[in-house]
Amino acid sequence: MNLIENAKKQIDSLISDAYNRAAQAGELTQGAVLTGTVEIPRDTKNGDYASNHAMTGAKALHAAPRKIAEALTKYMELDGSYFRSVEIAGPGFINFRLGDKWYADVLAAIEAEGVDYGRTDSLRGQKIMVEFVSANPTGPMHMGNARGGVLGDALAEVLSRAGAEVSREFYVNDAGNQIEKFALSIEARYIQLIRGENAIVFPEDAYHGDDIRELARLFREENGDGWLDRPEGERRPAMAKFGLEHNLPKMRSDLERYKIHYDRWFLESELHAAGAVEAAAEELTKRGYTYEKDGALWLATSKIMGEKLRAAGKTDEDIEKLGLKDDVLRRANGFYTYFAADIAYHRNKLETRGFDTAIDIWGADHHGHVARLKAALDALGLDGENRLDIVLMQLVRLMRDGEVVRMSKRTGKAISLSDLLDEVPVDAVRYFFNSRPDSQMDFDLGLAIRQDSENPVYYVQYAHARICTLIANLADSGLCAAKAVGADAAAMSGEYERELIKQLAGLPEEVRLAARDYNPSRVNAYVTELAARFHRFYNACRIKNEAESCACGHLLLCQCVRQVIENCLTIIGVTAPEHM
RNA sequence: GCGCCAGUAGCUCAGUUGGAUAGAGCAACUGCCUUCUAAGCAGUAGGCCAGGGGUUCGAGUCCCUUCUGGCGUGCCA
Repeated sequence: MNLIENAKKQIDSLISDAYNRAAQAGELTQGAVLTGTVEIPRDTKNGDYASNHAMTGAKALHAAPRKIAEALTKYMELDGSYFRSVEIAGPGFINFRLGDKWYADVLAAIEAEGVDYGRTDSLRGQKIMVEFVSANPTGPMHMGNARGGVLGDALAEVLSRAGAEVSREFYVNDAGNQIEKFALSIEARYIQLIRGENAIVFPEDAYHGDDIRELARLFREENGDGWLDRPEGERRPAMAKFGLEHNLPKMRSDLERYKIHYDRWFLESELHAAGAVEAAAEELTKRGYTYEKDGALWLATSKIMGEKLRAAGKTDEDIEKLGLKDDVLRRANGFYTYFAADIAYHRNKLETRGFDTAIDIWGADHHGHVARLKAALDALGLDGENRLDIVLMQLVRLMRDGEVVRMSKRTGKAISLSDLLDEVPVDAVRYFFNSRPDSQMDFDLGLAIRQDSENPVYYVQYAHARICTLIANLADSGLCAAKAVGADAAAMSGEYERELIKQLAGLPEEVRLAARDYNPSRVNAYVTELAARFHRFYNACRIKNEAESCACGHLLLCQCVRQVIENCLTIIGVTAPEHM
């Protein structure tokens, strides 16, 4: 149950009822439609909820905001509502104060819903796929993948708790150019292993990482030197296959360690094998969006995007300035591009498998492809504009001793996901990477590895562990929440208690907004604030020394806080420890 | 050149999609454990929200513009 939403809706109807009565009495112009928003003021001095209806309605009613507010409050009937008082403030805000019933209802809802508290149905009926990480299987995953993993996983969780049917997917690029390069790299290292470093020149554009040397070593260990004499056409596919068979399970286990589980690992090669890439290109051709030039098959991206922009009111001159370019779907050598495969893949998501929405988490360096992929899907009649959502993730800029560390598979110098997890606890990493919406982050290695008691994750976990101990201690004294009569009004009327309960009431709303904005970091901010309010309450209030009825009421409150912290940490994928 | 993203405290960043006196963490300083976990709490200090114009009851938030930074603009992925 979303008590914040309920309270806001109630204010809407309190105001509209009051308006009708005031208009009837001739104190306000009749027949106007009062619109406005209800918000929670930053400062509780301005009430628990504030409405700006009197200000936004000033024009329609031809009256001063404060006059409107006076008429509305005069005719407002609070009996039976969640509110105990209403007042006018500032330029015409109408401020409401919550009564006891609302606070009691919040705790009752948490008790009743337990681990499900926080779920809403704002996305009910939506079938959504979140595709994330999808790192190239040609090398170890890096810090960017670490962030994308948390972002995608937490986003999927939040969407699911907002009522959507969610599927998590990893797209494996096990075909195409980079696999050729992968094979070439292993092959070169293999030859060097047997014939010496100087036997061949290692190709400049191949993968230089040590992991490639290791794969070559393993290949030789298992298969001997015999492949040296086999033709390239046999040798390279064998190298690629071998490399993938080593890398993919490693990626899977790294991600498992990171507590990320996929519903499906989708292989790009399957698309090619099934002819889906070719079919997508043919469909685009059939629809008149392709042409051949220089032996290659091109998608008329500029034409598709130009039409869209023109429909959106842009002038030909504006469009000209954009310098739109077309894209190659099938190269002159007959191979399909990554772009073509990506179109086929997203067609598979939206058409074949019927997802309402496909969400991709991409590194911001790929942003140039967003409009093109959407345009291609539009051309296929799949409404890519609205059904494909690309969440661009700013790359993590890795620093070491104040110096920028370039993350690149080619140089092999970057810290990998498994290195990171070896040094920093999973809880800390997951919390850290979900702590900001999407900003360019500087991530200092020294700081990261030092993630100890200064990390905010421990602040939240500590609150949880504190409550667990508290409940156990009080149980020894014969106190338990079950003895609380509803929520004892006296126990809940203090400033600390009310601030705490108001925060507790916010989880369903946070989940809804996190899902709406694709911003799961809201949950971090929310739970950190909840922990802060709990610590404050804990410091101010010694439950052990209180009268039994009050102590039991407070205990009930603590149990609710514990439950909500647990629910939040579950969303983020962090453990909720009972002891620290 | 064009496009996308950003510029808020010494540092890393929030800012509820236009609301009341701009916040948090870190770093600095001052207090609080004979009583349920001090991995905590209370307090002090720190700001021309990059600059300029506009929109309105009201702008960190929306529009225009200038400056600065990151990224992109491949028959790579």
